Amino acid sequence: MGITERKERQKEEMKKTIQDAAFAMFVTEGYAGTSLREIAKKIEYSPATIYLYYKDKDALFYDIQIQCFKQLIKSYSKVVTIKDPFERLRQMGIAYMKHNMKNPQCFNLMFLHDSPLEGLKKEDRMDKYGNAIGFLKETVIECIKANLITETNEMFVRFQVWGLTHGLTTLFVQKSYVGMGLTKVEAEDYIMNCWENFLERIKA
Amino acid sequence: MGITERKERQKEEMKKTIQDAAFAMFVTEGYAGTSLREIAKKIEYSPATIYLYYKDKDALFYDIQIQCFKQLIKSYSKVVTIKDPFERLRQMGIAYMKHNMKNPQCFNLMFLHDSPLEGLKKEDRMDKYGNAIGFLKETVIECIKANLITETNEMFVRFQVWGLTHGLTTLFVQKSYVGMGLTKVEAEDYIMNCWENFLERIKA
DNA sequence: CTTTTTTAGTAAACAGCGTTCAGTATATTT
DNA sequence: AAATATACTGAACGCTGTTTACTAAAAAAG
Repeated sequence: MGITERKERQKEEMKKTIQDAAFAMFVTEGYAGTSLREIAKKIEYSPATIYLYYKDKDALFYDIQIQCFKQLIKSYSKVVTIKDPFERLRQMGIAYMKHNMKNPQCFNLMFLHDSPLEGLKKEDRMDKYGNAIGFLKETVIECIKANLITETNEMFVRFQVWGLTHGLTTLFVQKSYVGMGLTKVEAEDYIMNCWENFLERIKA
Repeated sequence: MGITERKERQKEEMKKTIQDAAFAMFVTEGYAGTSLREIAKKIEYSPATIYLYYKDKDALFYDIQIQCFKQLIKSYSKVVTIKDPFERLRQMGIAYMKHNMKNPQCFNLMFLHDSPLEGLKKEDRMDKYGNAIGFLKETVIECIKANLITETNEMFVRFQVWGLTHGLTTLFVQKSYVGMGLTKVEAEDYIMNCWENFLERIKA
């Protein structure tokens, strides 16, 4: 049936239209600063129309969050092919931090927002759309098996890697470096060096 | 004048009443989930009354945030007296993480919320009400001068200390450990060990 | 080709929100 | 006792997310 196919395509397009408008608005204005009425006005539809495609505002926001996660995970894609697990670990950290520092608004949307996240935890989402967590685990295990790092507790390394990269990114995104009297460029430099330094110290 | 004094006292009490109700509500329901009308109902006053004490909702929220910062800084108070700078650094990290893990809602209020923070940055606030940032800086410098740590770049250590402790706390508060198949207690244990391990590695 | 049914979209309303302001009753000062 | 200052409020304004009854158009059926 060609008609039903076309209808489905149109429905997809409409959803995409809403997504694009919502993404732009959420990213620049935040969750609270974005109203469905404004989104509707932007795409020249009635506010009620959005409810034909999304259950409520949170469902729409949730969808945009997933877009952000997908973008982040895409930055990982270049890294997964690296053979040497230690180098792969290094590049994972770089990819994570660089991407988030280049897209601070997305970072805020993904992690710094306390919207009522129905059911799924944020990290589960990240895993669902790219298995990023499992990927980190495997990489760390490979590093340990190949005797590339001194620490042998996998979970332990993972906590440190995740905590440090996420924490450093948070400090950058929240512009904490300003209080330290640093410029944006200097801060980014320090942060990347912190990561390198950490790696040097766990290196076998 | 005894009357004006009493009036001031009453004004303070009223403000305290609003603060207490607001604190309870913000902490449990978050920023968006808290309405001035509900706060007003709770303290049995008209919503308009709140505006006699606070410019707007953000000003009230800002005040509650400061309360949270003060509480956090209070946890530091026991630590400042420690003579050995390295041990002080250790206890600072422990104090920071333990306090925030015990008060996850406050942590969310302080750091995980993107309210329009007028003017002051959050870290400036933390510094304003206890000079916590300057305190960290001094401690690190002391460690370096006394040759207690291997790294000699102060800013560098500060980034790592701050990034790691803040990042680890974030992971805990956002319950990321669940996706790792860990219990709350296990996660807390891992996190504290991460911190100890980090210290061991920078130790001279 | 006409009639019926499904679909996509909307206008209007509801309840709740932050916020403002004219008005009131009480307390203080004159 | 009268005038003034204070503390508070009821009602309104414009905004929000969301629901519902309705409409016009498209598709299916006769």
